[in-house]
Amino acid sequence: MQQDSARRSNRERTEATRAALMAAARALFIEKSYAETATPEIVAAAGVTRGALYHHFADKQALFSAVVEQEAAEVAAEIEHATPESESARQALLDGGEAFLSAMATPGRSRLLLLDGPAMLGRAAMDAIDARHSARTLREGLEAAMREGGMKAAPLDAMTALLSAAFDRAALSIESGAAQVDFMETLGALIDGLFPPSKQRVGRQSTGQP
Amino acid sequence: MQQDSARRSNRERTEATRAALMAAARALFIEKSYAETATPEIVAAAGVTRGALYHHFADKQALFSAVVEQEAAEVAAEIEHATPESESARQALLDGGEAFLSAMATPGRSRLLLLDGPAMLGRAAMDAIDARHSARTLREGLEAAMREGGMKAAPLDAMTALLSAAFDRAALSIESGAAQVDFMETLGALIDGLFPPSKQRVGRQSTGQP
DNA sequence: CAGTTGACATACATTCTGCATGTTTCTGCA
DNA sequence: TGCAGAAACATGCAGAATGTATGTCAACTG
Repeated sequence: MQQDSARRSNRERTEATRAALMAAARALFIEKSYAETATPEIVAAAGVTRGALYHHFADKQALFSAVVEQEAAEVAAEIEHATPESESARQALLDGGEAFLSAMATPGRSRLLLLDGPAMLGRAAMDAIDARHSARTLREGLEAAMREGGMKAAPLDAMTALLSAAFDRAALSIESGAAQVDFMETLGALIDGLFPPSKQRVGRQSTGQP
Repeated sequence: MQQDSARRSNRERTEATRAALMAAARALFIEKSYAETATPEIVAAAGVTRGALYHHFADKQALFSAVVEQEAAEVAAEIEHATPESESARQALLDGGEAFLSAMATPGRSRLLLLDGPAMLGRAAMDAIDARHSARTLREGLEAAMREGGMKAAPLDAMTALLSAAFDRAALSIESGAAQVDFMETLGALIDGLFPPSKQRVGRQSTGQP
């Protein structure tokens, strides 16, 4: 049933083993938690031995970090894929937010990215990951909204962090059973408030949310 | 040096031992993290044995939970102590928020309540703790603001969760070195946006933020 | 003042992590 | 083509940690 043990390049073997480990680890981290998942379980599910794990990853946390990074990249890809171009800045923020919530609806993803990730890797490391992925699109959207969408001026980093936190919490609450419409409505109210009514109908182009 | 081994009621002994364990655990959880703190360290710092720990707490996580609960209560107490009565609803929210950030500035507190807590106990458990403590004052302030302060109507639970998350993230960022004024300004902009300008100057009494 | 309960202390069994040390499979080069 | 050397594992081991079971002694109760 498996003719792959022979004749396989080192690069293929590495890739396959790393992928198997990350997939098995992700499933277990999501089902239980990082702390409650033991490396013997992971390697058993992946069909390798602990030797392979420690050959490819410095330690258990490095494996976790790789899983988290990959997950963040997938979320960002889903958001970019789902967000159309050239809306009003305000609408782009709302659509991007909704895409974020949809992406985070994948089971366990919120635990990985919003609970265990920050705790095990630290907020600083998670901020760095976010800055490379999903929070980057939010920041760019806010920058465009402030520059040409009529949005109130505010410290960009702080505004990005606060809205990102709000969306994160929304994702967690929704996974816990809260109604997504309530949160989208409330997020909408929060974002609308950032656009002074005198200029409310200005934005009609250039979203900047790629 | 210690005449206390004799002639002490069981209740006194329990109280003292529990307090010593929680104080030692809190210091270590804050200095390192929950995961990296071992029970032998805790009991050594507390001057007891692991037997005492497992007599008073079901397991290591129960001890952690007790520490977190106590910390949340202290934060709530600081907020209630610092928030004056009878401001405008909007001002009460801002003042309460600032008191929250001050309370969270105690070193390590944010790790305990915002990183390790949610990861180890789950968001649901943390929400329950918050609902008994600091998030409760926020919720009451929002309710009053919506009812009589001219604030936009919105689902109360969702709004509480989102603003709570924003304040939480602000506390984390500030502890990481970000400027508190940037975050207060941005939180102010966020909250101001929830008060439609036509009714902006209505609120003059009844804060409801005890 | 005896019996029982509560507050520990100690010892133990299990499990986990990370590393050190083999063994096998590719890879580059003579 | 064949052979060092490196890479990709597999296996075994050492240290430590968690939770529990068991034992002891002081405190409470009737």
